[in-house]
Amino acid sequence: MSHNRSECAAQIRDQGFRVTPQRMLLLDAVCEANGHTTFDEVYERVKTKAPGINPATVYRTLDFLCDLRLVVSAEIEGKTVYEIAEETPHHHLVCRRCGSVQKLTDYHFDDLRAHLLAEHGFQADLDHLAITGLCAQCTENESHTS
Amino acid sequence: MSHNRSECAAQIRDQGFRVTPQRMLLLDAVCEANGHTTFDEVYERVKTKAPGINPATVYRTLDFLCDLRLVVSAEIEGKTVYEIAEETPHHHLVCRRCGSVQKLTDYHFDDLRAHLLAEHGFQADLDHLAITGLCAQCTENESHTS
DNA sequence: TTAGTTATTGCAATAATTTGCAACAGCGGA
DNA sequence: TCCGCTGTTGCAAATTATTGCAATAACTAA
Repeated sequence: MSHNRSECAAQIRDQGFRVTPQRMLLLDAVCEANGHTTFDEVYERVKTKAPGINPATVYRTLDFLCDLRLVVSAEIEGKTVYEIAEETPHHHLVCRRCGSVQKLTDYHFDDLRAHLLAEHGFQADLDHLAITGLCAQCTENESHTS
Repeated sequence: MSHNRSECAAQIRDQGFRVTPQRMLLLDAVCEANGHTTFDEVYERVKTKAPGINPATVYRTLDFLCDLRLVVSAEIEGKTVYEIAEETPHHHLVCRRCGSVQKLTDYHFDDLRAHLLAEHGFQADLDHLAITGLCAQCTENESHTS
């Protein structure tokens, strides 16, 4: 949930891009959300510090930060959510009935990653998946009603 | 890659929804694409048979068919792609460098599904994931240039 | 087969996102 | 420290996606 400003700045610069106030502000804004956040939330938050910022810049900068993998995104219920990239990757279980989101830091994805590499030569990113399904609660309720 | 029109119609009706020409046409259009297809492609294709169809209807109907799981969707390179749902689920390996998409019908996801159910009580859908990463070819090239 | 009920469609208005371009501003070199 | 090159931003226009609502038509029951 946290980021090191100068570390991020270095990463941006090292890849030949420029460190701008907008980019730093957006990193902060995504970080402060402390978890999944949407475009609207980020835009609102960043406007409190830089009222003149243009939404187009926010769109472009979020994309940019995702490309550099300083921020990760996922599609949840048709909405794009953003989050600061952490060292320890994690995934999310999204219930398609109640919409609850459960964080998952399991090691089981390592097996999958290893398999994809061994049998397909594919270096899977596998660092921020959103898996939909039915949560325990809703599975429970389902079995009562049918 | 194929669908049974009356089977689909039955599924729609059984769930209390109505079978309309638009819905059938869209199923056909997605099906004829024979693999991943985008909104634009679907819209163009369906217009040849029903020139008057409204794009809003296409948006809404694609959503509807996804909700019923007659069609599956995934986000690939920021674009939503659609595909007819098949009996045997499959996944895709999307290379973030060259954009190649590789179909994957492996059994390895069964392990993951079983684990999520056993340890988290979560019934994962896991039927049409798009996993990004570096394909074998691009990994190869990468190691030369660096 | 027909009539009633209500889900679905088409349309138009609105909202969200992307794009082109000129002005601006990082950052490397002098 | 200052200058110049070129990546970025802000703005406005264009494009794409969503929504509300009245008209339409699928399905149920008589």
